[in-house]
Amino acid sequence: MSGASERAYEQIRTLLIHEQYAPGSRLSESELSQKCGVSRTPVREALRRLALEYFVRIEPNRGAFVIDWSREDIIDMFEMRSMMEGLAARKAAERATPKQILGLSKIVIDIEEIANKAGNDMMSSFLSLNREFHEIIFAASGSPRLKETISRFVEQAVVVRTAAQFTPEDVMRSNQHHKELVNAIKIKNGVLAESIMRVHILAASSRYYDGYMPGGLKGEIKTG
Amino acid sequence: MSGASERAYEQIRTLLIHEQYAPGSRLSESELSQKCGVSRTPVREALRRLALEYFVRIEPNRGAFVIDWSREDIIDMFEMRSMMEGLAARKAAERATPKQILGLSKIVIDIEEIANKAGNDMMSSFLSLNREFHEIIFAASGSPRLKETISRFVEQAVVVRTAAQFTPEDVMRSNQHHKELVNAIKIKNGVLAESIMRVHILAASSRYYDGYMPGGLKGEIKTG
DNA sequence: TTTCACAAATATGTATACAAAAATACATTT
DNA sequence: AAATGTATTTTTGTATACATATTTGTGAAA
Repeated sequence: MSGASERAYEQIRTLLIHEQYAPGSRLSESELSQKCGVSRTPVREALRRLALEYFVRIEPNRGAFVIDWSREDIIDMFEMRSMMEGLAARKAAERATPKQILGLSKIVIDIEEIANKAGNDMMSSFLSLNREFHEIIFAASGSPRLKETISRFVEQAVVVRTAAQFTPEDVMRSNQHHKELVNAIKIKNGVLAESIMRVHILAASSRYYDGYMPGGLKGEIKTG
Repeated sequence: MSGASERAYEQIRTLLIHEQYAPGSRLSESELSQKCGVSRTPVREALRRLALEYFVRIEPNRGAFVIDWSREDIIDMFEMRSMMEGLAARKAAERATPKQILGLSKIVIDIEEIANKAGNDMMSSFLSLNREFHEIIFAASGSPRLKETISRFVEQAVVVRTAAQFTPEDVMRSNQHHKELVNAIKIKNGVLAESIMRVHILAASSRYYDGYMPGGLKGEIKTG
């Protein structure tokens, strides 16, 4: 896959995830095309795609701007994600194969092991395993369309950064959810699996508000 | 909004909703650009957008094809929609203003009236009012992002055609759900509102399978 | 007749040129 | 000095030209 459009998309997306541009700042097509080494055409294509994935916002005749997420936007995003992944978990509980359940169990054990030796790359290992865990759930749900749709939420800039904020305790709590989830799937209790997944996602989101939001819990928090 | 790209998008989308092209058939860029009276560039832009909205499927270096929905795809779509609109209903129950509740009540009465005199344009009136009803729920949920995301499901070709299949009895049953929903919102019972909305959407979906699917219930139905 | 190879034709992907709109700079007026 | 109108510049939107990949058609060989 060496298409200019695909490369431009990947590059710009990486820049946005790594916060190379301030929220609200303008993204010039010609500047990006220079930076990506392609013409404006594939850059425009990439920007439109990123707009539909909530990375940028496009104003007619004015161009693309880096999306700035309000607190409400972030909460909505996680709530939606919890509903969708909850659905995936329910379906997974109804359909998962023994092999898939074994795979999930193995990841739980792997995370348990790396969680103790809090090394330097413990976090990247966790992120990788965590991703793999959720991927298996999606696959087990047996709905390609569902998996595709959820991906658009999961791959969000705000979401991607969340897990990186986890403390060792967060990792352990997260893996506890994983363990409960595997059990629910094992006994084919769909409703239980759905509930656990919802808790799992929403707990991660609350961690996000505490640890990441500009200003954290220092101010501007509306109670209501 | 007289942009060539926007016009191309609207035109192609209309063609797809009205089934002017067979599922799986190829959509030639040059042919569409001729039909829309614009160059290939805005047509390409429109096709990419329609791809992210599940109207077409784009294969690299091969172009755009009309999406063909499998039975499973359609079920997934409605399930996802029921989750998202359920979430919107729950939030609406927590936040709806008296004015919004009044608006919902009024629509229920309006639908009740038109449902009896089963005239020629009864259906189009119902579709319009039904849409308005759901729009108020989205607005009452207070989440622009949620509304925007749900729209991408609701505006689907398969979904758009569903309500048009309703019999007078379906309209009555649908409005009964509406009535229960308004009550749940009135008493601020979010969980109840969510449950009713889920039933509401899924009932509509089952109507779809019966009445619309190519072949209907005549064959190929897997019991699983 | 079928199958494979290869060339012509056609379609998509990308770059560039041009048109139109918006942003900026500057002069004029109050 | 502030505000407003205008000209210039810059940026986005669209059309066209070119490059590349795919499809199709033809013909020779099995």
